[in-house]
Amino acid sequence: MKSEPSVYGIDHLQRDKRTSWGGVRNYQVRNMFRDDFAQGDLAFFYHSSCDEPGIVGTMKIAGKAYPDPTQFDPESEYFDPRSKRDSPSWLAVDVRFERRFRQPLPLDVLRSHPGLEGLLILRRGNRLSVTPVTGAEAELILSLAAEKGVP
DNA sequence: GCCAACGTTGGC
DNA sequence: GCCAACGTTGGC
Repeated sequence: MKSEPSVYGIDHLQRDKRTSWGGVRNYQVRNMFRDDFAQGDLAFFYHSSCDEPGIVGTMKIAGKAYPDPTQFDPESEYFDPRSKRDSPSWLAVDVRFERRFRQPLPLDVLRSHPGLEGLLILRRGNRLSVTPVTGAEAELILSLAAEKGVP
């Protein structure tokens, strides 16, 4: 799951412990939230549009997806006037901070590591702020982080 | 339903 | 700041 650290990074999540991952206005991601996300799932926190893009830590999905409240809030930048209360267009999920990698895994490391070439987030022109990771890829990423000194 | 124009994203 | 790539929009 990616976010710009200048807007909301892993520092914020570490402070908040738990947050609502909302404001996503993409139907593919909405469907992933709805169909694929379950309580207890592991997620990686990816920093984008910053000095060092890459995976910076892990989170746990804290529960089922629910209607994203920001779509109904006229004050929110994510307000969607077309969305109806009785059939919300957009979903959010709650995530809980798990841990921060002592050393972030930068984009170029991810790109060049055998076994991770299938990661959707590495695809050129990828439009999704949330992308799936296979079990094997997750194990690899965790072991790479461990090599870098994370307990 | 097609598709060109447009806006956004994100790495560089 | 550039630009490739993509999703969305709206006219037809």
